[in-house]
Amino acid sequence: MQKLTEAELEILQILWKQGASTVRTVNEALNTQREVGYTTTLKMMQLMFEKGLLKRDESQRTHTYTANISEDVTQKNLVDKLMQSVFGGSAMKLVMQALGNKKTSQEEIKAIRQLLDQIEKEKGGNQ
Amino acid sequence: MQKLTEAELEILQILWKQGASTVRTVNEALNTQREVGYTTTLKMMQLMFEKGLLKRDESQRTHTYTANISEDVTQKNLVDKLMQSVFGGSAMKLVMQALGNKKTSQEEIKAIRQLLDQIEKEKGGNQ
DNA sequence: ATTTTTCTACGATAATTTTCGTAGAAAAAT
DNA sequence: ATTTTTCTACGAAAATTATCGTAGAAAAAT
Repeated sequence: MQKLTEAELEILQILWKQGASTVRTVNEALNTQREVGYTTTLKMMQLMFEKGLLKRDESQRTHTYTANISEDVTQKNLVDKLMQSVFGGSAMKLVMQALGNKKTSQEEIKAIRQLLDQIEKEKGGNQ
Repeated sequence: MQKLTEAELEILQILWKQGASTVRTVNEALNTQREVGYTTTLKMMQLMFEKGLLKRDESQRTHTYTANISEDVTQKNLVDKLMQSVFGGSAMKLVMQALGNKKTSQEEIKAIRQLLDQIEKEKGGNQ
């Protein structure tokens, strides 16, 4: 998997959330976070299209873009990368940091417990 | 907290592991991963010193550097940043991705369970 | 005593990423 | 029918990161 820049990730995020979007709407979404010129967003999305990160529908004059990589897979890659580079590959250390000082709700904790159950059940807790 | 570049993180990692080090040893450690010229590493470390990321002992001709930010805090910041930017602030989603397809050992799972117990006990599972 | 190696400092270049201005066509508004 | 707005394409500039060459001093080796 190619490595994503920060700006690319921002745009992907918007597309994952909004689904198929024009440059205009993506740019507007971006501008709720920070100020970006329209052609900047346009150029970014064109580059991302060329890189294969986005799909593009050119049937209309106003093109429509969609993410061409899945949110799930990307999330997983980013987590894995962080786990590797910062936590020496240990999922536990990462999880403990994530939960450590964080406001995690009762329900979230419950969900994580269930996930742990499931992992143990399915895999018998391999190494 | 200032944002770290990839190269900066690599160097910090080495310093956290090795403790106080010279440019030479850091460069050697780097070169086990990829090829980097000595003066490249030197320059990087000088810049990091100026940014306040590293401490420097100049009492000897061969300077000695140490990380000036803690591993823990940095890890936490990186996790939080990923959690914010990629998981909409949800620790659970991040954790689930981290554990999801990962080979997590019996012991690690146990440790995480204990952590969950502790969180619930201490905070009463706040939100 | 000389030569060779090792070190820092400095400046500059290279590579990557982000930003935007301009041009020209199409569509919309007047 | 003109003017104004809205698009894309393109190229280039700006900003950020990473890389390295060279010089000169200090230390080590010969």
